[in-house]
Amino acid sequence: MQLDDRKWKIFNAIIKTYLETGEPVGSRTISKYEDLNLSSATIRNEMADLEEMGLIIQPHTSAGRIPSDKGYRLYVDYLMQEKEQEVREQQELLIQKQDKMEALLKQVVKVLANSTNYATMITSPRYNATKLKFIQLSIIDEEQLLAVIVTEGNIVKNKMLRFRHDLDGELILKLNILLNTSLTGLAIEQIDLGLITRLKEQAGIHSEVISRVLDAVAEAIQMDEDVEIYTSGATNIFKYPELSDSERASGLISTFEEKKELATLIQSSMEGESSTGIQVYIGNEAPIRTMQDCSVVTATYELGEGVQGTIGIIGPKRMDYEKVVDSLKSLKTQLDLIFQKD
Amino acid sequence: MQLDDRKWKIFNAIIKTYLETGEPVGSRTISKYEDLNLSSATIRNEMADLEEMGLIIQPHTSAGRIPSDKGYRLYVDYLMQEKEQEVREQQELLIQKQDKMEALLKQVVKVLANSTNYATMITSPRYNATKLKFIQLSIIDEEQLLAVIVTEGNIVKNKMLRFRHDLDGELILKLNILLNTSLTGLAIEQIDLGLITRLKEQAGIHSEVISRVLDAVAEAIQMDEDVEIYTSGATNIFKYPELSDSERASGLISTFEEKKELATLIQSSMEGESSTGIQVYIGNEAPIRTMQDCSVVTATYELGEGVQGTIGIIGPKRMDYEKVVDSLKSLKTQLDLIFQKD
DNA sequence: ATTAGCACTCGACACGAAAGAGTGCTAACA
DNA sequence: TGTTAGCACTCTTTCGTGTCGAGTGCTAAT
Repeated sequence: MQLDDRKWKIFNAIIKTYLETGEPVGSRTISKYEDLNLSSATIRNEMADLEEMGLIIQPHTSAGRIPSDKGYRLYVDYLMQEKEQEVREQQELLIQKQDKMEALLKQVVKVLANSTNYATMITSPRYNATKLKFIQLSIIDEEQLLAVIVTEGNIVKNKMLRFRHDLDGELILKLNILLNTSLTGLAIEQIDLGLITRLKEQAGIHSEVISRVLDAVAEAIQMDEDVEIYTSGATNIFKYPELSDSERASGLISTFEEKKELATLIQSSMEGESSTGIQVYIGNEAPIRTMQDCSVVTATYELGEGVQGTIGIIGPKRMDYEKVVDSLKSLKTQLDLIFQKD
Repeated sequence: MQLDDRKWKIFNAIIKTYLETGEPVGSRTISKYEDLNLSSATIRNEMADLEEMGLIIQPHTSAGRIPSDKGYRLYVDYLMQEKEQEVREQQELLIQKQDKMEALLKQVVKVLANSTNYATMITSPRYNATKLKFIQLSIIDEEQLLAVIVTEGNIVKNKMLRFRHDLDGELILKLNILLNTSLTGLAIEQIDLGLITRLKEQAGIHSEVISRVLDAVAEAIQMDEDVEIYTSGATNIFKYPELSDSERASGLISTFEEKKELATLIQSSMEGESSTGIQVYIGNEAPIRTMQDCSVVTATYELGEGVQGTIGIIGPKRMDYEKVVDSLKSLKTQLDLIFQKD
């Protein structure tokens, strides 16, 4: 069966109405729509067709219809395609530029949660292929050495190293020079065993320090494997009755609190890159069990080279996709901007 | 009226039973207690007395009794006094030592939430009177200078400074020496205007760098004004029916998510220092509106000199105070230990 | 002082009736 | 042939009712 114009209109009306009310919509409600002048009976016939096509569902006999996951999918796909053509004006956002990326991200996610009334999340950028920019070893006291590691995105990591024997200032100075001349500009994959052996040779008896420092470097860069995830507005889910019964809510919120599972979501959102950089998961499309009653919209923002961080909005299936996609889109460009400037 | 021995026993039995079951306890239940051989009728009479004294409450006629806030308070006060005398053996806890304080705190709060089944929070230590231990300026590229600031607790802060003019390696070396010799060991209050002027004089034309660096120092130390608060186990509140209706739960969880309000709690817990370092807020005693149906137990842990951070457990009024106080106590000593060692 | 007993209250629960919303189907209509 | 009116049917929701059980307060007996 084909989706003719009238069916499409009815389908749209159903979705829109349901997005607003959150309750199954019946044939009479739709029949009151102005632009299609049909009786409820006709609508009923059409609805039966739509249900047969799998676009809408009847939660139980003699209830109205609600969109199925497939229905949402159709709607969203259409929406995205429409947006593609439009030029969107920037939505105003109060992101004051801040040195601390952490604070910035926290603020972003909060603003977003506030303005959309959904739960939101954002990840710090991943610096996978990042190169080393600078290393500095400093003696803190007799036994402790501080290694400061700066990567290409001007991200600074510290690592405190403790040694049993006293540290020699001269030596550290030499090591500093050695490390910086040989490592600067290299990505982590480029620091191979050959290079490490060479370094140790040059360091002589103090090769232990070298190996400890290299461990620290590896750790500092890999640390970004488990990306920081910031969330906000988790309690917004209480605003949607279909999610707020205590079992579901508890599961959702703890997913939010744990954050570990969210990482899988981000993973998959980075893999399946779409042209807009925005992706929508409806119900079971998301790889998280607790979210089967939700929809998730994600966007990836970029910093310098390559894919970087992810923003996500989690809400009920009946979320206002149009608004959410808009918000994410404009936020994405803003973030792209901010990070490029830096 | 006085709390004679029998009344006390009955009162205790009521509390204990209620803590377990979470449901109003009736006279018959208590009458089954072994060590006091009384009929339910007698208990009823005593309960009427206890109610008159404001220690217990009847949620509605012909329901059992539950402890009132005042009742909890009495019980807790007694408990604390008892604990005071006891020597507590350490509870085993898997805190592997970690450089990253942040990770440590996150882990602590998680372990605590898991083992107690309540919502938990912990603040990073405040370094109010912390002294400077080490400063390192490094040139990152033509225009950027990295200032690394280490304070007494081996807390490392980074600050990236951007300058318009090119930076001179020799100069930075000199400044490093100058800053370290003159600032090391000083607390923030000791860096007064006189000292700053002297520094600038010695730096000559490059006094701009000095002042920028000092700003960074001030910022790095003051940053701890708005203390980080880590929370965990917020969803544990769903385990207690009396808190888990969606309105209350929503309020509570959002308090947790926001964290701002929690700061007031910490504030007050730091002010009202008790001899054990552990404080209990019952219902309205806590300065947070959303927590009027909860109890909060806080402990402060110390690092070096003076009050430092706060751990808190938030649960229903019928929380297992005994266990909680024990947990907090042993955790507190462990944290004290860890931070002192460092 | 304690207890047994009794009437009373109140919440929890189950059941059924009624209301309301919405459907599917059929027959009539344009 | 597409549309509509009408009707019987289904299912949820809501409300009232009745019953049960837990628990109390009071009184009288021990």
